[in-house]
Amino acid sequence: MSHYGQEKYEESQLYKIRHSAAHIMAQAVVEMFPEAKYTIGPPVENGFYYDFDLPRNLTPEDLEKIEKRMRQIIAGKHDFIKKIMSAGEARVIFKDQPYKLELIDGLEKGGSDEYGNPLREKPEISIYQHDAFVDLCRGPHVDNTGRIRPDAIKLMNVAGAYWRGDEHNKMLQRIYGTAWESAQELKDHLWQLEEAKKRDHRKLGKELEIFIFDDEVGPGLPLWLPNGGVMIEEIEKLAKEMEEKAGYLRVRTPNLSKEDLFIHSGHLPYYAESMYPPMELEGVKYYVKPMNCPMHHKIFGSKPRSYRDLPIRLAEYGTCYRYEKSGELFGLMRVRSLQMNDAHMYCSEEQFEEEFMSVIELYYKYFKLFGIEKYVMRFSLHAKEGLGKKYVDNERLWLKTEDMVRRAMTNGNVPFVEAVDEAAFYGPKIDVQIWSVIGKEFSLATNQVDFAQPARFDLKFINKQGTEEVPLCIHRAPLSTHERLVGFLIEHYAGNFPVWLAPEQVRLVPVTDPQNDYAHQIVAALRDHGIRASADISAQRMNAKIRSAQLMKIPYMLVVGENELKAGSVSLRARDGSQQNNINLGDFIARVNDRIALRSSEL
RNA sequence: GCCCACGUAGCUCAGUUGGCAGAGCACACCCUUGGUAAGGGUGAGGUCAUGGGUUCAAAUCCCAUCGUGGGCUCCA
Repeated sequence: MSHYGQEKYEESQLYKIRHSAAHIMAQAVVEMFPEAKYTIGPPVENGFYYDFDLPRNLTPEDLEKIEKRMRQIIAGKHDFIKKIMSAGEARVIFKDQPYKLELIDGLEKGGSDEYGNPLREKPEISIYQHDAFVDLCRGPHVDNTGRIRPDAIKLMNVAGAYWRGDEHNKMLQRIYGTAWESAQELKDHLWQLEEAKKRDHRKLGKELEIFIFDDEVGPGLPLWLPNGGVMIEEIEKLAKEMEEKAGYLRVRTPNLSKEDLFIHSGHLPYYAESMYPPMELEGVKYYVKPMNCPMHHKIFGSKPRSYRDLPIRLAEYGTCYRYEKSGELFGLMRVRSLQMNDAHMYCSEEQFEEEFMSVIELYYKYFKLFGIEKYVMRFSLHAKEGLGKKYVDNERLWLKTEDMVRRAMTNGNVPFVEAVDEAAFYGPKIDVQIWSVIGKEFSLATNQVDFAQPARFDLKFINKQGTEEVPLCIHRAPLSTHERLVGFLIEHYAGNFPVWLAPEQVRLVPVTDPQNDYAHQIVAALRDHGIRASADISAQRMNAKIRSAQLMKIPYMLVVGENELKAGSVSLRARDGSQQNNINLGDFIARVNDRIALRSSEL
């Protein structure tokens, strides 16, 4: 949800409109399929959905009919009427609705609300009726269906969804809809979706020749084209600069190891399903590594460490492989081969807060560099029920490290939200959600406390008192993976990368063929100054050359014709369309190098 | 992994009730030497994702597999 501060979404008119639209949609669906079993239908960001168990699959034509019927129901101006009742009364009303009966059981026991979310207090059971449709519902709703603008709703798509979000349960059909207070808002929303599509990293990634996927190579295994290769080099350069300044040490580790390592680390039992299966040679099993940490732990443990050496920060752009389930793959955002901006920081408890905050500071530097203005730090905690299952079974250390993180964040004035039952198996973590300039949410950076693995690997250092102590470990990846970061940057910048990141920085455009040699000389001069440039000597007219450079979103075009050749100058056309004719090449080089050195977003 | 949709030239797509596989862009060659977002012509380019099936005949209908997408689940 992007509703922070101001009015709470749950109390807004928009929420009521969407919630009510969900009921109206359910009425239309139930009318169409009298044998339909309906389940739940809450408002969500930008709209609402409702899940149904239907006798057949819905088609796009069905959606049109349902939408049409919804408009009729809206026009009927039916009042929403609330009735509070006992579980027994509710059971009579919903006697043919097994999902509702299950929800009533939950409400009666007091364990969960009508959406299955855990509740502290036992809720009252209520129904809402409008027209001939009755739903088990807590509300709130608009007072009558006429409050919804018929031209401000739209059904979007049908998707599968498990009953109660549990993959062991039945797959239901979910209809997503969007609803707004006015037709203009709906229009704006649809426009924004169109804009987002134009920026989609899968589309732009292909057009700008950044990466491809190939069926024969395999799903989730991107091939980085030369342009993508440049971007990755630049990102690594950036990360290494930042990390060197911050005292990180670079290490390199192999892409596979014996099974023993991952048994030792504790990863195998938790993640065997999402690791590539082992290969066996001479009776020994080897796994391709899904993460770098165990290898880094080995490096830390390779010699005795003193408190004077701490903190030790081991960094590596390690390539990892994870067998993400087929349906989870998504462009560059979710892949099976990934290269992480990884590092493990080993420190004493006293050093923890400072180390932890240094990672947050790093985030802020990157946010500033990339112009990220909206972000939320999600502080993921363990859940007591998961101890010994999802989480390492040591409640004392969970509470202790969670408290350390909370204190560090609070002392550092870092705003955060807490998310229970979302921690890593070895400790609490901070995940950073960021929003691109067009308001699309991405989960990129992460830093995680690890109190479990150092002990498992028997890592220690000699403290001031001369006794052995187990260090804490912080896993951190401020730039996420190359895959995810590049995907984000493509959408964030819509392919209009800042000069330092642009795969090709300057395109020479000779006006006619006699200037081809001159263009090549300038390319050579630019390359001498570390600027990525090429000359377009194709048999096209100048206008077409400019067009193709614009389409590739190259920051600078240098037009050279007879005039420039005679004067020994260049004419600049920037990506934004601005022009400066007959400028000195040296001045241009100085300008470009300045932008690059500062990683400026200016042209 | 699950539900649904989709897969035609390098790219973007058309292809009627089953009847000889199409366009634009890109590419090659030729003409054009043009001053800030597409000059003109010619040509080459296809196992219609893959494998089966139905049919006189399949891009088209059916089944399976692979891949992609919208979601669900999951993300060390």
